[in-house]
This record gives sequence, structure tokens and C-alpha cells, in this order.
Amino acid sequence: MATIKDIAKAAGVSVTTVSRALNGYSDVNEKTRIRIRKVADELNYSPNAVARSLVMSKTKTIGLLVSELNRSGAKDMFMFEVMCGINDAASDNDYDLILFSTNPAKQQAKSYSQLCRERQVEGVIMQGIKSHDPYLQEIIDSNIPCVLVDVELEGENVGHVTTDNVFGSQMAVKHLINLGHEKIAMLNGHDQAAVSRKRLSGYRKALEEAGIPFKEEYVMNGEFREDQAETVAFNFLTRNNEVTAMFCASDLMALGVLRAARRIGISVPEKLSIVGFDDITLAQYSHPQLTTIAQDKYQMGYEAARLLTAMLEKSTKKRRIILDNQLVVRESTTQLNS
Amino acid sequence: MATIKDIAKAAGVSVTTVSRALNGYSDVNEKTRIRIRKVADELNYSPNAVARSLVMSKTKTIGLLVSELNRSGAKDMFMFEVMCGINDAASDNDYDLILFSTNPAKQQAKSYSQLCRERQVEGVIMQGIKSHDPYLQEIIDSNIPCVLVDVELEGENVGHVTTDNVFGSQMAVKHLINLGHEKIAMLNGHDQAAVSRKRLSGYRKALEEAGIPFKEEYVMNGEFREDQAETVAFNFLTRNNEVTAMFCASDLMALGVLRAARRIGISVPEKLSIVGFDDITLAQYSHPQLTTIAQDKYQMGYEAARLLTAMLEKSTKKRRIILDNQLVVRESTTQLNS
DNA sequence: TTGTATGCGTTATCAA
DNA sequence: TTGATAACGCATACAA
Repeated sequence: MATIKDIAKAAGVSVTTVSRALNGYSDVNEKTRIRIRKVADELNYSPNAVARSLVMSKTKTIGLLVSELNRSGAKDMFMFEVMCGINDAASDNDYDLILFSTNPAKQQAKSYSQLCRERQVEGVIMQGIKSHDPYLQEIIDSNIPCVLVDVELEGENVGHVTTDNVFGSQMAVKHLINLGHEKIAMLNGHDQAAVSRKRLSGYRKALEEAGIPFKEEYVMNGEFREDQAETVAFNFLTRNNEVTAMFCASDLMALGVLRAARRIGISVPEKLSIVGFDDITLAQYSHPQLTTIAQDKYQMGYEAARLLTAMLEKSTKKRRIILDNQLVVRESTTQLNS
Repeated sequence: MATIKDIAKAAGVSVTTVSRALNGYSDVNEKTRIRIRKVADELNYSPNAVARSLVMSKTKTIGLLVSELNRSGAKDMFMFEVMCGINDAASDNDYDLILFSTNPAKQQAKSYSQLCRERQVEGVIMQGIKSHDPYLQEIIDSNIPCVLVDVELEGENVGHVTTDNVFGSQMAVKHLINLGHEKIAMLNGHDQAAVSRKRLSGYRKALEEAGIPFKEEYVMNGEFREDQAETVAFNFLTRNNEVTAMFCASDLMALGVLRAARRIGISVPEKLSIVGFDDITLAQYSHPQLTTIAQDKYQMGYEAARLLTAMLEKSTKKRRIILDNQLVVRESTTQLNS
């Protein structure tokens, strides 16, 4: 592989001049520049980013830390779509992405800051992390800029992007209320998830505004899992047949509820209206198709990477981005016919 | 950030000794090693992989080149699942992954080898590339090891992993034949895809073996797209109502056919049996659920990365891995009742 | 068992 | 406008 040294020799100049010529500095004679460019082309030169990184202490690299990148996350294409957005924004801003996928075992072996410093990433985007993850504290303590997806942490070097979960849930529940429902249950994720707490509060708000009393017994957790949701919903629905609508904190769980309803013989939406959250691909393919709160997952990723690059270039003081959600009405909800 | 220099100073030894102590060389006194380790811990040292890469000319990095990593690929989680496998295998073999996403514009700007040399990746895994992609020739010419997913190229430095597409298709069509079908159409992808050619040949083979004449008019292309498949199938099925079964080169297209059939009023599977290919997540959620040929996407990725690392370490002469597929019978196929 | 010196490919400082 | 030289953090050949 040709280096600037080779070019220097071939062009009869010093490496300094080659470096400057190739990097577009003004203090180099146009003729020499052209000659050097020509030689570089002939030698099929490409700069060695590793060497450059070492001397500049800038790697132009963002670490993409994904907790448990695995098949189980495949169903809701959530991660993937976010990644697409991150990838595009990073690329637009001239950063490369290096993939770190962690799991508890790896976290034990290597600390967050070790991971980052080893590869000399300039910043990090984290996704799929739970609010009790041990890395979280390290992120705060560390001085390397980090943007979190769906974890509401802020600080000098840490920002986040999320969607308006409270309002999104309000929309969902309000939609049900507008359809005449009053006995509305909620199938939430789990208490460790920030989004779960937000969505619960949106649910309560909507009920409150409509003057419907909040009932503790109407709220349950499905761990964001389809099978778990099915089990929980099955038990709940067999016991509470006065309930006419259910708001689920994820589409995947809504799919589980759909199953449970089918098993019990409750027809959706005639006897039970269901609203999901996320608008995953599957939401359009289920029967009935899911009414849901759509999150722009691609946009979340895009904004996350954009925020990070802005932080890296110190061109912003912003540390929080909240995107709007949208109610998508499909087939799983309908007017209550009392 | 602490460097070995700092450690050397603090421990009162030379950088050489530090380097050797930390890298587990035998020619260093155990006591000094322990002291150095302690100092390193105190200074919260982590090695700088960039510097190490430069001097060793080994980056322990694999480039993951994904053509058009974007939302459109989100529906079939194909890429994502393959990526999960790649990620795991790379991690198991102590390589990191750097994400390159290309598109025609970027390819214009930067050649394959430039891309690789800049980041000094040791090897590359490519996915989602079409058989007329300009990078393909560069891959062959280049001396940097590369493993392709679903593109059957081989050479000194290039290998591939794919599944047995011919046999997979044979299984699919044979399944239909066993159910009594004889008028079996095929909805293929496009001619630029190697897998399409393979799957077509499997289709022909199965027909041949059963003594059913191959009919050119029964084969069409749907570009691997759901909407395109729907259109093509709609036109075809309205004109050829003698056809009782259709083999699709992807599940996504099978979903399109399902739509077309519904629009026309052909019930599936009673009047039309459909077999897909891939076994994407959606296949289990459609109505009826798709009978399909399952490819182990995760395994494809895992094997790809494993093959590449083996090539990098020159521990194998193998350049081709072919995985078996599996027929998964669900609800979209049934006995022909004539 | 330890240290000195050199180099990896690049950019940056300073002098010419 | 150009060049000599040092530096980035690390590994290694060689010397001690």
C-alpha cells in the first residue's frame, strides 16, 4: 500500500508537502499540488485513517452500543429501523459506525469507558438499555459524549432522544374514550422501563380528563413480550369481562392480547377494542390490523446521531429531543355499542 | 488518558517492560508484572487500539458492507437477522465490526478498496449486493479477504455463504406436487439475483422429476417486492385461473400474492396454494400463515463471519458454505381437490 | 529480566 | 511555498 512517503519520493517533494497538498491546504503551489495528486492517483493511494486518528486524536467514529443485539429483537423491527436512521445521519456527518453489542457477561469483563477508549470512539449512541443497567452510571461519569435512545438521561456529555410517550398514550386512551369506552385496561411493559412509566401516566391523564376513575386493578405488566402479554391478558380478560378496551404499551403485546381474546372467544374489535404502541410492521399484517401509536423509529435514530455529532462539534447546547407520535387508526378499535 | 508511558514512569520501569508485562509475555519478572498491573489499574489504563493497529498493521476489524441499509429492507428482517449472526461470530472471534453502508452515489465517490484501506479493515462481509454491482469486480481484484452472503463468488480471497436454493425450491414445488397440484406457477425475483436463477432451476427440476412440463408463461418476476408481486400476480391469476398453486421466491412476494388472491376472490389455500421462501417473521402472522422454505438467516451471518475469520487466520481453504433449508408447512397450502 | 532505539503513517510546528 | 523534525501510543529487534 502506498503511503505519503512513497508519493513524496515519486514526486520529488517532502512528506509535509504531500500531506498539505492532499488535504487542500492553501499554502502549496498549484502546480505541485496537481503533480502530487497525479502521483497519488497513479499509486492508487488512500490515506490511512488509523495513522491519522493516532496523530489527530480524532477517529471520526461513533460507537453504536446495542444491548443484546439478537434475534429476539427481530420481531419488532424497532432496533433495526433506529439503526438505519443512525447510520444515515452518521454517514451524512462523515462519521463511521462501530458496532458494540453487549450483554451482561461482556459488561462484566469490560467497562463502558474501557470499551470506548480502546477503540477511541468519539461518541456513543446507546439503544435497548434498561434503566437499571450498570453502564448507565458509567455513562454519566464518563466524559465521552453519549446519546441515549428512550432513556431520559441528561448531562454535560449525555443527551437523549425519545418520543412524547405521555401524550402518545393520552392520544391512544382518548381515542378509546371518544369511541365511548370507559372500562379501559392497560397492559404495560415493566417498571424498569422509563417509557412504561410515561405511558402509564398518559393513560391516567386521559382517564382523569374524561372523569373516569383510575383503577389499579386495570393495569398489568406484560414485560413487552408477546407470550407474556397473552398469558396476562388471558387471565385478566376471563376475570374482567366488563372491560371493553385495552391500551397496550407495545404492538407486540397487543398481538398477544389479540391471541388471548381469540382463545377466550372475545371478538376484536366488536367486544374488545385494542390500541398498541410503536407501529411495527406486524401491526399492518395482523387480523384485525392494529390501531396504534406510531413512533418514527428511523427518525429517532437519525436525530440521535445528529444530536451526537452536534455535541461532538460543540455546536449545540441541546441535550434532549422529543419527537411527536401519531395515532394510526386501523381495525382493532371501534365504537362501543352498549 | 493514561498511556504505557505514564505507567512506566509511575512504576519506575521502561515502556518496553510495561508493554510486555501487560501483554502477558513470559520474560518479565512476576513481581514487576504484578506491580505494573497494579499501577495500570490505578491509572485506569486501557490500551489504545488505534496505536496498536498502526504498529501491528492489524486492526482486528471487519467491515460490514451493506448495500442500501434502509427502511425498505425492514419488512423482511433478513438483513437484521444475518447481521445478528455476523455480530455474534465476529465477537466470538474477537473482531469488531465497522458498518459501511453504501449506495450508488457513495460507490461513485469511493472505490471498494479505498473504503477498506482507509479504515484498514482486515476483511469484509458483504450483504444485499446485486450480481451486477460494480463493487463485485473490485472485490475479486482486491487482495483483501471478503465473504459474500448469497452471491456465489469464489477465489483466493473471496468466499461466500448461501443456502441450498435449488434444493429448497425443489422441496417447495415437490410439496405442492405431493398435494396433487400440477398447474404450478412461479413468481420469481429478478434476473440479476443469483438466488433467483437457482430457485428457478429448482422449480424446473421438481417439475421435471414429476413429469410435469415446464411452461415459460407460468414464470414471472416480482422484483422481490410485495407491491410488485401483487400487481403481477393479480394480472396473472385473472388470466390463468387453471393455476392451482404458486411458488414464490420470497415470503414478501407471497404476501403480495395473498393480497392479489383476496382481491380477485380466490381463497387461499382452498383454490390456490402458496409457498413462500425465507420464513420471515411476517410469515407466521399472515392469514393464512405461509407455508414456506425456511432459511436460517442468523446462521448464515454466523457462518459468514466464521468463514471470514478463518480466512484471515489462514486456517482454512474452504471458500463456500451452503446451509440447508427447511420446508415449513403452515396454512397456505393444501391438498388439491379436483 | 530489563532497557534503548526504531518505526508504523500521518499531521503539526517551526524554520528556511 | 517548501522541508526537516517531532509527535501520537504502541510493539519489537537488539543490546545489556
